[in-house]
Amino acid sequence: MSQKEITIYDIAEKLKISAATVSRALQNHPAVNAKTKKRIVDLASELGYQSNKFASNLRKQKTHTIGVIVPRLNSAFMSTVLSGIEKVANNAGYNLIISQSFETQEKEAKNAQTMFNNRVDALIISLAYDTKDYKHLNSFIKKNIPIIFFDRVADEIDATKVLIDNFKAGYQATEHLIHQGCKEILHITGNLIRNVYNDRLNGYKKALDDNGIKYDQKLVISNDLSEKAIEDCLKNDVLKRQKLPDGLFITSDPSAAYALTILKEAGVKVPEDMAIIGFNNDLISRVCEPAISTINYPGNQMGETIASILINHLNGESDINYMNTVILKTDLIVRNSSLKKE
Amino acid sequence: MSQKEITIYDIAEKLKISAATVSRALQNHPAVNAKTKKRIVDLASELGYQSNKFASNLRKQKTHTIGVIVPRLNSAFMSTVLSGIEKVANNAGYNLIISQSFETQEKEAKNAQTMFNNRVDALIISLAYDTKDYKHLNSFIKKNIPIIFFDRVADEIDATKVLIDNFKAGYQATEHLIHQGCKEILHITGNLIRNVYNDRLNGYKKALDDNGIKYDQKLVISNDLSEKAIEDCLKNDVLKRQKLPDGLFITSDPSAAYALTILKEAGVKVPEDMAIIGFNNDLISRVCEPAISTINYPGNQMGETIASILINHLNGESDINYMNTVILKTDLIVRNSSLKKE
DNA sequence: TTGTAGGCGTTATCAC
DNA sequence: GTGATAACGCCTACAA
Repeated sequence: MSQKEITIYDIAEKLKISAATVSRALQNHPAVNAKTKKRIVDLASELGYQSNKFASNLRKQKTHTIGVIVPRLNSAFMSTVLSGIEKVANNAGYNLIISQSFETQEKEAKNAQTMFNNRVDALIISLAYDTKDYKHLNSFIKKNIPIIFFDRVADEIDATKVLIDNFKAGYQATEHLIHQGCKEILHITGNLIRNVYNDRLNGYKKALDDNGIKYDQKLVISNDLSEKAIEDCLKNDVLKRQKLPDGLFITSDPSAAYALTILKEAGVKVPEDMAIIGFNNDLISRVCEPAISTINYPGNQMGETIASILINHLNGESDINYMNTVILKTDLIVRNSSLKKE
Repeated sequence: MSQKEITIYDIAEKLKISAATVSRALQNHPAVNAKTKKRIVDLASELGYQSNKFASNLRKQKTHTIGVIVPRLNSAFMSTVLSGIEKVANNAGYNLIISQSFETQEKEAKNAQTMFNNRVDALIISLAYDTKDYKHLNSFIKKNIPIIFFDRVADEIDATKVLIDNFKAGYQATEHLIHQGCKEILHITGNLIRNVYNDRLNGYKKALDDNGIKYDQKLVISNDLSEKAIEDCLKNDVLKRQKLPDGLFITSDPSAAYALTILKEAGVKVPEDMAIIGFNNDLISRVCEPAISTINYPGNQMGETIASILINHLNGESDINYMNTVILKTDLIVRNSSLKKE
């Protein structure tokens, strides 16, 4: 099958020196004669020598690998975050092992286990919809392997978290609709176990309250935000109601865009009949007609922030334990889907 | 810092047996007494034993890790493919190391090097825009490590490729516009070094030719398909031309959607003044107004196919060398952006 | 069924 | 500045 590997011993032998010296030369260890070093490096590249990370990791007890567990890979937001993480991590010489929980705790736990067995130097995680306890992270905590949560975080665990102020964002979005004259604002959101959705809901409630609008439970719909779920709740519920809500705050842009097409199909005028605001500021929200108002959520920057913090910590340049929570800035972006007034 | 690891030796010692037996028990080796095995497994989980993959990999010369290099993580298409790959690979017990080339050969080569040093069992790659030679893949080829190309493939290398029939798709898209009455079809596409764009262009040319339309080089624009590039070529070139093209075939849906908004802003009526067809069938093409016609390109299925082929090969259940090219099916999806006739 | 022993490729610690 | 040597944790002939 595969050819035999070239090792430092092969190089040592050909050069009649010891493997130790070869190893040192290849790592730029200062205590090695410049000439011997050159001979070693030259021969190594001539032979196509490739250091074996496993042996090295085994010996050094460090892997230069970071594990990442996300609910799903295929969302615009997630891939932007990952892109940011990868960029910074890669530049710092770290590898990324990425896996998906598919929104279940079971898979999340299994993946965490694998990451652990692979001795990742750190774990970056955004929780699945249905993760309720955190046993699967215990091995990391015990061994003092840093964990960073992002977006969907666990308040119960004392680890660094990178996220946005979901309460404030929810408040802003709702307040904006109210300022535009909405009195009955439908809120379609994800699983309320997760901080992101729960905090946004609380922001929504507070905004209503501050503006003298009574909270109505019927106006809050929680589902998995899939196209199917959106279609289902609109067609089989909302659109059949006697009185249509005059505003919609829906916590993801793809969902908002999809809802918009369904509403338009059903003859609902946006924003006149119903004003809409989404979440994330994906490209999709800009190209709809009308363009959808949203909350700008800087995924790329979030990814880069996560990776920077982590790598500074791993390199011993800062201690992650002093940085418990990083809140990134969000902005309200107003477009035509919510503009009832001038 | 970190606690000391629990190894098979710790377990062996406590149980007064040999590490070899522990090792065997933990791998479900048949030749081990059921009772001893139970004692071992129980103690292992009690102690929170975690096998050290490095030692194991080093010993077994197999990593159960697959390297993936993609141009960029943050596109709907790419994340769908990755999601498919991850799903299948993970279920088969393989890890994924993922990195981005950011469309440069330099970074691609560097990442390939890292993957190699990490002794990935296989490499999955979609080429960067500007990759012109394949030296950086030589070490894989020499060592007989399987490489699978997808989407943006290298014809020059004898490796398995998973892709669509870009020529046919380009032909179909163009033909459709012609059937709708377009006579001057603008084609905005990516770097023509890459098969995906070059093949689509050839399909475009052939469709023109078959329908008696003369190929006009001014109607083909090749850039990096970024928002900036799209905006630039439309505003500073196309929209300033004396005669506007009456059709647009643009090889990605996000670009198509973005182009649509720019054209609408400029007062161009779609499809009346200009019919548009995109590529990929991302959600974004459905939510625009008018909805954008496109070529359905099954990313998820592509990812799953890639991973299945690879894993069957790695498990020795089939030989990848007999499967040189896999072509996935695409479909023309007609929506309002290109419907000039009923 | 279990134990012994050697080695996977690298690096760190001593000596010299 | 260089070399010997002993780990790192696991796996697998081979022997018992």
